[in-house]
Amino acid sequence: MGSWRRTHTCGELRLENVGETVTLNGWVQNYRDYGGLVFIDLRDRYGKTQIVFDSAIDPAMHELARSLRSEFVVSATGKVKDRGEAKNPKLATGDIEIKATSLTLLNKSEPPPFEIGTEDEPASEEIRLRYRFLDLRRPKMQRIIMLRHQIVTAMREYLNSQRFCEIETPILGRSTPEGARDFLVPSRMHPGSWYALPQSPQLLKQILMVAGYDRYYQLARCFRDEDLRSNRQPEFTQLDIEMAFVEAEDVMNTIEGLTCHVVEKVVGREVKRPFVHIDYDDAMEKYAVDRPDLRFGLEIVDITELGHQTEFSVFKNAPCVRAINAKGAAEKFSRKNLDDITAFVMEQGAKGLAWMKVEADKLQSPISKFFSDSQQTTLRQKLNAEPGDLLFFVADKREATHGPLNALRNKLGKDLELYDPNELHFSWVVKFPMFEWNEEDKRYYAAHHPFTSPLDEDWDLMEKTPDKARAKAYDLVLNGEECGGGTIRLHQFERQMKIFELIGLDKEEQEKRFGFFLEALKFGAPPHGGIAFGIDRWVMKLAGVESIRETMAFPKTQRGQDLMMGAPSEVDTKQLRELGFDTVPVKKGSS
RNA sequence: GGGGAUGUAGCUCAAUUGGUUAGAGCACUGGACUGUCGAUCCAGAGGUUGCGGGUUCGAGCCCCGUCAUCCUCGCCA
Repeated sequence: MGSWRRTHTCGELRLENVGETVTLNGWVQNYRDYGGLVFIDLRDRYGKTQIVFDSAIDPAMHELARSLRSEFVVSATGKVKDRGEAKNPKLATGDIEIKATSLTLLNKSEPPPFEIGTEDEPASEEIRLRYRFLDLRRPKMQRIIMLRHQIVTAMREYLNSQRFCEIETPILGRSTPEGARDFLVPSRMHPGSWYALPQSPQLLKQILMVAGYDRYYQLARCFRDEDLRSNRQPEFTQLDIEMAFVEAEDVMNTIEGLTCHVVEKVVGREVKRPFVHIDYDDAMEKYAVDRPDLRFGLEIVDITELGHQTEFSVFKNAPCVRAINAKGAAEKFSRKNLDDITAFVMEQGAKGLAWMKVEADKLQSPISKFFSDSQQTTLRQKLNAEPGDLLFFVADKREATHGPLNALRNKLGKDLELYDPNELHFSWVVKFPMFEWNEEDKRYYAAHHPFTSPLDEDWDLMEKTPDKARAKAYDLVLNGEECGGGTIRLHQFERQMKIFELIGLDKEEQEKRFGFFLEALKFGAPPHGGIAFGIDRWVMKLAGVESIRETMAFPKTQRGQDLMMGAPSEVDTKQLRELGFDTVPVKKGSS
């Protein structure tokens, strides 16, 4: 007795507890001072409970209660009471209240810069990030952070049940250029040498396969020193998975099982299996993107040939003309809407946007006069156009049409409400190209990474037309966003060397960068492959938030700063000297 | 590196074509009140309009620069 320590949380007391003497701890969410009577809403992670302080019971306690303010930390003891007529249906604990007999002030609080209890965003993101300890105290943020916890818990549950084992790999590793920019850490003991933070544990997990840990996973922190976006942070978390003695379908099956388990466990919804498979080439052709949102149709149709026959010089001269038929949308777009959407598509890099409203007897458009009657008929057939439809056209080099068309298609899908925003549509995009030609460097680059195996039947293409070769690669796509990607790896030394050659990595470079890895391949590397998921993006989707920063406890701003702790920061000269630095890099603009 | 949006009280926002003493809600301080639950009522305090420069009789508003936050292109094998 006399302890301030809680007997219950602020979310659990119900009518059946009436009569019990309990102690609650928590933060003061709100106070209503009635003079002789004070009401407090006490909040913790689990909920809110109303506590009443009556001057008739203990004047000293009541006086103390009157001094409580937002976010004071208190312990209150009293009897659970039925609220009778005064129930609050908005509160899970609203049928009861605590009639306090004692109150302990555990800590005071300065008035918070924003309200903790509201569901709406209470302040600008800048203020929220600076006072992240308060922001994270908000029920809304606590729900997301807990959801994240449940997601990783469910992932571990499933993988553990499938004989996977969790193995940690180092944060301090070595730089292997190519790919994203590395974060570097200077070595004190080896002045002039640097560790690199991992962009992913790729090579180490492959080495774990060589070592015989045939089913590995890790919630791996990854680092990439590139510019930030609403879905990109310089450090993020991947669920990293690798399996030995498998082909692509084994990995995909496992991941489908994992995905279903997580979604069912966390949001209580069933996901249809098997997931749709779509070839990379088809995805690019029909949706102009390698991660199409398949919740809706709006397939893209290539009308280059027809375009060349018309008198419309833009179409006539463009290497590629592609169209989208927005079914039944003609009436929904005014001239002003069409101007807006044109501007939108041009922001995405299009040179322009042509449109036609389909009517029974004609195609209403500034450009239909350039189409002969028979061309118009062909166009209607190709696009399956019916009266009331709205056709959009983008003309450019084929690669240049992808971005604008994808953006247009996604915008139309959203604006025309062609899908249920709550649907979770998972699909696999497979058969990615092995290589991409880089015109600047006059060489091929690995499209995924250089440890990827080509399709068995495509080895023959490797010498003459490597750009036609396809990879044993698979991306997991959820509602138009890539949420995981993986490949079957090259496990034979000779074949790995072959691929390195093709991307122009000479023996010396191979040895220098990947010597340790090539060495491992010589000692009985089993066939293996794996996948990695962006955990943060999963949380975004399952929590329904638009920013990756909402899914992390302590995210960085777009300029890579932590506004709470003030990172990055300058350091003592002494620290720098120990690391072998004589001078400090000069701040931009201060020379 | 490029393009765009925003920056006014602790917080969220307002302030006519450039015009006199920059307002409101919430929060805060003091007071009243024994059944509220976004309590209510009375009174009060609170501002380097991000920062620096310029134009002007006069700048929160116009111009130049700069900083910060966000969105986006490049970038992210």
